[in-house]
Parts: sequence; C-alpha cells; structure tokens
Amino acid sequence: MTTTPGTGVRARARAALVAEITAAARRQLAVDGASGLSLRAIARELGMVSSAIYRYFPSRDDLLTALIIEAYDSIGAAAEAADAAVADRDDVRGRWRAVARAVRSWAKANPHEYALVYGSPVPGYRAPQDTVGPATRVSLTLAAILRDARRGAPPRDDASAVFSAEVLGALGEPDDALAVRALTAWSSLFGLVSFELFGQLVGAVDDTDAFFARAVDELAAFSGVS
Amino acid sequence: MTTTPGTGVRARARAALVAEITAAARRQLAVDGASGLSLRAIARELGMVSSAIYRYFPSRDDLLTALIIEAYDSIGAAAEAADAAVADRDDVRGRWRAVARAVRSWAKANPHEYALVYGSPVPGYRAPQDTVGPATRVSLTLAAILRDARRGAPPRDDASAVFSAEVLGALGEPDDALAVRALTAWSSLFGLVSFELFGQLVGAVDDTDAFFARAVDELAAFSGVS
DNA sequence: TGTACATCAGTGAACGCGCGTTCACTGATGTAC
DNA sequence: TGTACATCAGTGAACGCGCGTTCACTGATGTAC
Repeated sequence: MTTTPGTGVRARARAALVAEITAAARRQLAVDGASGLSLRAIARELGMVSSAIYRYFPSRDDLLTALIIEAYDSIGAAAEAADAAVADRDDVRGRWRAVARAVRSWAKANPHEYALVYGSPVPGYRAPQDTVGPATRVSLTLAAILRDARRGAPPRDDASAVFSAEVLGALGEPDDALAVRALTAWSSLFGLVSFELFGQLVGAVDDTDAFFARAVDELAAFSGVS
Repeated sequence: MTTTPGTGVRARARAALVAEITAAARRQLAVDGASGLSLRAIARELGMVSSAIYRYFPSRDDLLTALIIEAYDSIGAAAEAADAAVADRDDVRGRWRAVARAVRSWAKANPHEYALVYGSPVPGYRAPQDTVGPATRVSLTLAAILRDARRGAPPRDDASAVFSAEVLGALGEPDDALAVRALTAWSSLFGLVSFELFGQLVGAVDDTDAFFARAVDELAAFSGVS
C-alpha cells in the first residue's frame, strides 16, 4: 500500500508552513495594507531566509491571490452563517438584516482584508480565475434571500439584456426593475460599509451603528424584502 | 509701489512648476496608483534632480495631499456643473440623474483619482484638515437637490441623534427616515460606481450603462426625488 | 541708476533603507528495488 | 531489512533595482539704500 499523496509527514509539514506563511502575511496586511506586503518581512517573522518562501509560493502575487481567496471565503462564510442562523426561513427581512450586519462586522474586524477585496484594485495585480468562486458567496447569499422574498411571484416574461444569466437565475428570474433593485441593494450595502470604513461618513453621521441599522431596513423595503 | 507678493516673475515661475509637478504626479497616479507615486520619477520626468522637488513640496505626503484636494475639487466641480446645467430647477429628478451621471463619468475618466479619494485609504497617510472642504462638494450638491425635492414639506419635530447638524441643515431639517434615505442614496451612488470600477459587477451585469441608469432612477424614487 | 546683500532654484553626491527574485549549494527525508 | 537514488527544504550570497530625504554648494534673480 503506497502512502496517499498529501498525507505523508512531508506534505503535512508543508501544509503547516503554507498556513504559517499566510498567517504572517495576514498579520502584515493588517498593519501595512496590501502594498506593504513583503516576502522578506514574512520570512524574517518566521525566522527563515527570504528565498525559502519560494518553496511555498512562486511569487508575491501568488501569495496575494491566496490572501484574496481567504478573505472572500471568510466574509462569505460569515454571511452564510448569519443567514443560516435565522431559524424562521420565511423571515426574509430578518435574514437580510442578519447578513448585512455580518458583512459590516466582518469588515470592521478585518478592515485591510475588506479593502483588499472591495477597495481599490492593487496596482499591477491581475486577479486570476480562482478568486471568482469565493467572490460570489456573499452575493449568492443575498440573492437567495431576495429570491425567497418573492417566492410564488409570477416569472417574468421579458428577457433582460442587462444582467447575466447567472444573476437572473440566482434571483429567480425576476423582472428587470426588481433585478435592478436587488443589485442596487447589494452594491448599496457595500457602499455603506465602504463609506463608513474609509472615513467618508466622518462629520456627517454621529451614530454609525444606528445609521447602518436604519439604512439596512430602508434598503430592505427598497429591494422588495417585505 | 512695491510688487505685490505672488505676482513677481519668481512667484509666477514657482506656480508654474508646482503645476507641472502635480501634473506629472497625476500622470503617474493614472499609471501606477497612489502607492506607486514617486518623487524621483516625477523629477526624472521633469528633467530635474530629485532633491529639487523639495523646493516645492516638503514631502511626498504633501504632494499626495495636493492630489487629493485636486481630485475632490475636480469631481466636485463636475457634479456642480452637471447640476447647474439643468435649466428647470424644479426638475429634481433630472438634476439627480445629471449629477449621478457626472460622478460616474468622472470616475471612469479618472479611475485612479477616484480610487485615491473613494477607495481604500492610502496606508500610512493621514488626511489633513485641508481636504475636508473639497471633499464635501459632491455631497452638498446632492443634498441641495434632495432639499429642493421636499421644499414646502413641514420641518421635522423630532431631534435626531444620528446625524450631524451640518447634514440636517444641508438637507433642510428632514425627519430621520428621510435623512437616512438621503445618505443611503448618496453612499449607494458611490457604491454603484465603486462596484463597477473595481470590477465587482464583472460576470453579473452585462450592460453597465443601462444598469447604472436604471439604478439611479430607482434610487431617485427611494430617496424621495419624485 | 548703481551697488551690496539677501533670497531662492537647482545641483550632485551621499545616507540608509527596502524590495523581489535567482542560483548553486548542503543536508535531510522519503522511495524503489 | 538494507542500500542507492531521487526528491525536497532551507541556506547564503548576490543581482539589480528603487525609494525618500538631507546637505553643502553654485549661480542667478530679486530687494533696499
């Protein structure tokens, strides 16, 4: 019986070190932001020589990709968990609130990771295909809520040229106006979080908690979540 | 008669060079983003030695501040001009549409400047007080439109603890729900622009022009702009 | 109007730092017979 | 079970680059009497 690849002691040590490197990278991201991410500094923190990192990541961009995927998965999991925790599945408004709160909490707890994925693109970095799946977890969660909110509604009869088939499917083939409101609510949620996190609300909103809660409720009504 | 300070030939040459430096900085910003802004590269482009820049800007951060103020003023002026160009001042919906379009057009024409002021904060940079005034030009324009939209409506009677006095004044002392919708519409507008610019809509929205126009109309209704 | 002095712009060299990536190498750990 | 070989992790030095900022300096331009 040959040892299955991926379970040997070497593979185990390897996986552990990959985890240690990304953890150190995450810590560095939290301090200096994406542009301050340095392979040499990570190597220093782990007590290895800088070239040793190349045994685990072929380049700085690949490490960045790993961090981006991690961030998307992390906020996606937070959103999914918040939705799943609402016992009454017909309480679509409660589910929308819960997910919105979870997104904001995650963003405030991980501001640099939020900025990494929802802020300005990192200059010179081109996101590979691997990031697409994790990136859609939050939006699919929101789409499911909006779809449940209009369960039983008649299917739309006009074909839309505005949205991709994926989006229309996820929303349950709504009419165009409803799809627009759904996507607008989605991007509005992140607009609110970004404004708060990036400092645009300073001097305008005194009680950001209260504002966010009220704004989320207004957006719920707007997007058709009763 | 002594020469007024600021009009001598030296002062003129100085102002011209400050303009040349910021122009070169803007070009560099457009290519490499804020973190790639380099005093040495600017000096190279202008054919001077790197230390000469210090005659005009005491540090890299001060140059960055100048760019930020310029960007805020530029998008603010675009928004104000778009609003002013609507002849019928009672056409609040048309004014809202015009400003929204102007914001999006400016952002698409100056993506890195947009990212500089509305994207992730530049790590290690702390915005000085000088940026506050220019930063509010767009939001004051939007506030004026929303205020005009409810002209004649009764003043609110409940004091709000959520918003600053400036915001309530700019909106014409609305009730809380209306103020929430106004600020939500404001941040939603930038949420839409950021999502489009930063690539979050790729794969979801096929016709971004159509989507944006429709979303803006939905937000108009949402925020009380008839 | 002419001269003495102060101000300012720009130079060139240097300091001290950091970075990503490559490469030839030493040992240690696994694999095949 | 034991040995020969291949694989892999980590080292240390180096390449070649860029950066912000300081400093003593040379000339040119303005200012005051």
